Order: sequence, then C-alpha cells, then structure tokens
Amino acid sequence: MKPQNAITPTREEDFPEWYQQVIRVADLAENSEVRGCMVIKPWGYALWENMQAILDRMFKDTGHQNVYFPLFIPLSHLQKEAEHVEGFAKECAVVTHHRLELQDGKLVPASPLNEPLVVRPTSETIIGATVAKWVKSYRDLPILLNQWANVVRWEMRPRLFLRTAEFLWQEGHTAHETETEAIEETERMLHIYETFARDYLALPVLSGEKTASERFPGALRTYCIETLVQDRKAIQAGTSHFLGQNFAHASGIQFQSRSGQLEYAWTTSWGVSTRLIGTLIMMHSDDDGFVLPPRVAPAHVVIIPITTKEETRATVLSQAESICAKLREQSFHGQPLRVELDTRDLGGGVKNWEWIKKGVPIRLELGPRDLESGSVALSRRDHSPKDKQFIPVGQAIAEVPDLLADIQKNLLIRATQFRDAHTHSIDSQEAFYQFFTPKNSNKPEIHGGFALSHWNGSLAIEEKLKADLKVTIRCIPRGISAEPGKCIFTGEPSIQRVVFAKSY
RNA sequence: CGGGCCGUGGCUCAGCUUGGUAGAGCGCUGCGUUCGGGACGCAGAGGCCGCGGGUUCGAAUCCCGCCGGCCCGACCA
Repeated sequence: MKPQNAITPTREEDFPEWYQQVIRVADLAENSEVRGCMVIKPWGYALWENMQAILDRMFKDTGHQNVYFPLFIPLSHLQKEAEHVEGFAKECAVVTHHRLELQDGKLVPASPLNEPLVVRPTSETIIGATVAKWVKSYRDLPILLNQWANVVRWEMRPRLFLRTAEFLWQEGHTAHETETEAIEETERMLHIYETFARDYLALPVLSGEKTASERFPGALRTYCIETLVQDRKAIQAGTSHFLGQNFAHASGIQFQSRSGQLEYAWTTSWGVSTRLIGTLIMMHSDDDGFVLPPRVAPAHVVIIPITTKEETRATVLSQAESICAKLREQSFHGQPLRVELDTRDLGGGVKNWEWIKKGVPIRLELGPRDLESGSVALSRRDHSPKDKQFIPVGQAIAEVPDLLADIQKNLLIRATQFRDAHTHSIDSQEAFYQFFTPKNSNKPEIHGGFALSHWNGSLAIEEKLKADLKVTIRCIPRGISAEPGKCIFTGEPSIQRVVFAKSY
C-alpha cells in the first residue's frame, strides 16, 4: 500500500492542509513554543539567505546602504502620524517593564518603564525621527537606507510564512528633495521587486497601485506586486509606498532647499518578507512536496550514491565524490554550483524521496550498475519522479547548468500559464458573483482567480464585495491599456479595469 | 474580543458513557534480511493521561476552577 504522492492530502483535496504538510516534509519551518511565532529550520533559512543575498545586491546597486535601527520604538514616536497609529495600534506588542522579580517562587515583571516601548511593527517613525537629525540641507538628500530586521505584528490567525506574529523582512526607507524623485524611487523599488519575483522566484506578478482602503497607513500611494497561487487566491508579495510628506511632517524631516527655504522632505518605504517563501511554496510545489526555483535553491543538485552493496560501496562513493567535485567547479547564473552529497547509509528510495520533498532541482543517482556503464541517473524536480535519464557521467556534469536554467524557465512558464488561465475579464455583476462563488459552500472547492472588471472607484462597492464574497481589489494594474468602460456594479463610468480576487 | 471543539509517549489518536494503577499506529534505538519508488522481521527506549482542587478505599475516566491549543467570525505583509 504505497501512497501515490508524498503529500497527503493533495492540493485538490485540502489546500491549506497540503500547504502545512509541504512545509513539514520539506523541513522548512515549524511552529514554536511561542504562539504565532515560527522556527525557521536550516533548509528554510538557507532559502531566505539566498533571497536576501540577491535582493541586497539589487538594493546596493541602486545606491542604498544597510543600517540597523532599534527593535523598540517609543510609544510617542508611533503616535505622531495619526493614520499610522490607527493602522497598527491593534497589533502591537508593548514592553512595559525592564526587570523581573522573584515573588513566591515566581518571576513577575517589575520596574515599569517611564514610557512604554512598542516592538516595531515597522520602522517609519523611529527612522524618520533619526533621519530628521541627519538632514539639514538639500545637499544631505537623498538618504537611501535599508534594514534587514524582524518585526512583530500581533496576529490573531498565524500561518507559517504567510502570517506570523514575528517575521523577517527588509524595510527600505528613503528621503528625497522632491516629490518627483520620491515617486521615482517608489516605482524603482517596485520594479526591483517585480524583477526579483519573476527572474529569481519564477513568480509572474501583476504590479499596480492599491486602492485607498488597502493602502499602507499614512501613505499617499501604495504599490504592490500580486501573484496568483495554485488555489487561485491572490497574495501580495511585496509593497512600495510613496509617503508624501506625511512622515516628514510627523518626524520633522526638514531641509533648507536650493532657494534657501525650509522644506519638508518626501519619503518612501518598501519591503518584502519571509512571506515570499510561503508564496513560493504555494506557487510551485506539487503533491510530492516543495519545488525550488534553481536560482534560489539551497542546493542545485543532490548526488545520491546507492551504497547498499558492501563490495561496491567504496567505489560508488569515490566516484560520487569525484562527480561532486567536478560539479562544484561549474557555475550557474554566476554562482558556483551548490551540490549536496548524501552519503547516509539508507536505501536509495528513502534518500531519493527525501530530496524530492525538499524540492532540489536536480537529483543524480549513482549506483553500482552505473559504475560499469559510466553513467548516472538524472531526474529533475519539475518532471515526474518516474522520469529518470541514464546518461554518461561527463555529459551529465556538463549539462547541469543548462538543465537548471531550463527548470528555472519552465517554472515561470508554468506559473504564467496558470495565472493566465485563471485571469478573466468579467463584464457583468452576475458573472462576477458566479466566478467567486464556490459550487459546494460547505467545503469550497478551488475556484475563482483574477477578475479584471470595471469599477466606479467607490469604497462602498469594495466593502460590499468584501462582505458578500470576501473579494477585494488587489490592485489597479499598470501596463494594462487603460480602456474606459462602465462599472459592472453601478453602471457608472470607469477609467480602467482593476484586479479583483480572494486573497491571503 | 464573541460562538463551537479539544488537551493521553516526539506525532496522530483510542480508552472516559458503565471509576480498579496506560494502549495502538507512525517515528526513534539496536540487530538481522533487504536496498536504483520511499521495504521487512525481531528486540527495545519513551508517559506524575494540561494544571490545581474536590468526590471516592481507589480518578486519564465523575464534579468545580484555571491554563493552553484548534476551528468559525472581526483584523492583517
């Protein structure tokens, strides 16, 4: 009684449960003792480090510098920007004491702080307060900062990688002399996210602007990249905010302009988080586990020596080591190949399936029979586990970089086809409701997708759709020709179609 | 913070109605047979049955309180 797939249940049977199982069997992360907080395990963290390294390079190449600001934000700082406070007040962790005392054998908080400290949900306010001190003249601008940090948002409904109380991210914060420059920066970073998502994570994203109701608290404009994962729900994979002069006013970021006037700076902020890992999982993985895009994979290739026959073990191992060494001399996309050699004394099937579940792009099995024929069994993760090609060792080694490139390309094509297949222009309210209503309301089947429809711009419609269908406007897309039309809910004029979906 | 469910070895759970000193599967350890689709046999380790109190000769089981978790709602990268 062998299960056909490594993951039970399948995506079709129960998507949320499947998602959790993938994380578990791929050994990416687990829930911690602390409610809502996760432990990111070595395989998951290595993936994050690869993402970090690429993004970090991209930020530096566009003139940004890394900094580190405190985890604790004085309550008074957060209070300065009204909308900002309102947006985050409900999910802040607050530190109120600075020591513990032993009372009746139990540790209790003692010594209240004069002013409570908020554990950063984001750092606009404290960075703003600091940057205000650094900026005196237009000559001090722009200031282009980024920090890699953890943030805390006390979520009621945690889900590994998608929504946890504490998560890792990067937050960019910049200050500019003019509105135009700040807007350019906002768009530049959005574009970087878009490029990163597409070229490295193989995520086809839609980029656009958020409606007022979905905007970052305190921002004038919020841009985002949105993608559609396999249960046809949208997920926001990155955001970039044009903050206008709101935070400059709140924090007093003022400078003397070229004409000698005292002016407020124009600021931006932008970020992506470990949520990208959740997005990757839901986008590319299958019923056998995780599928890693080669460019961010912690290992590009795993070599699986079949070492079970005592008499051939030594030779198989030494051949495996030699292949490993030759592979490591090669490179893929400007990086030395990352190769794992699994020398554990386990059955071939066991080892093979472990690496399938972890999502390694290429597996090379090397057994005693291969030694005689001078070949190796090559499998790629984007093909069926049954597909195994026996090819000469030298050829296999030479082909690996090209195969990785092909897998990378293939994942993007697949994901793009999926997105396109589930993106529809919808021109009537009836069709819209039908699109977002599951046939089986007790246990909703996978349904919906991206709906491109005309909308009159009113908040009332957004609220009604959210209440009726849990559908929101994901973004007002760019790059889609702005063909005018009529709002499908009110018949009023509409400038362009916007993107609706159910979302994470 | 409102409504429902549940706390028993690492994990998933049975046992509770009808109180009598703890079980299964998976995982783990050892040995052996296997081994290129994730195998099997045998032998083991591992639990103050969420916490506190009560009823009782005796409580995982009945009663009360507390704590923790899950699901459904409101909020969210």
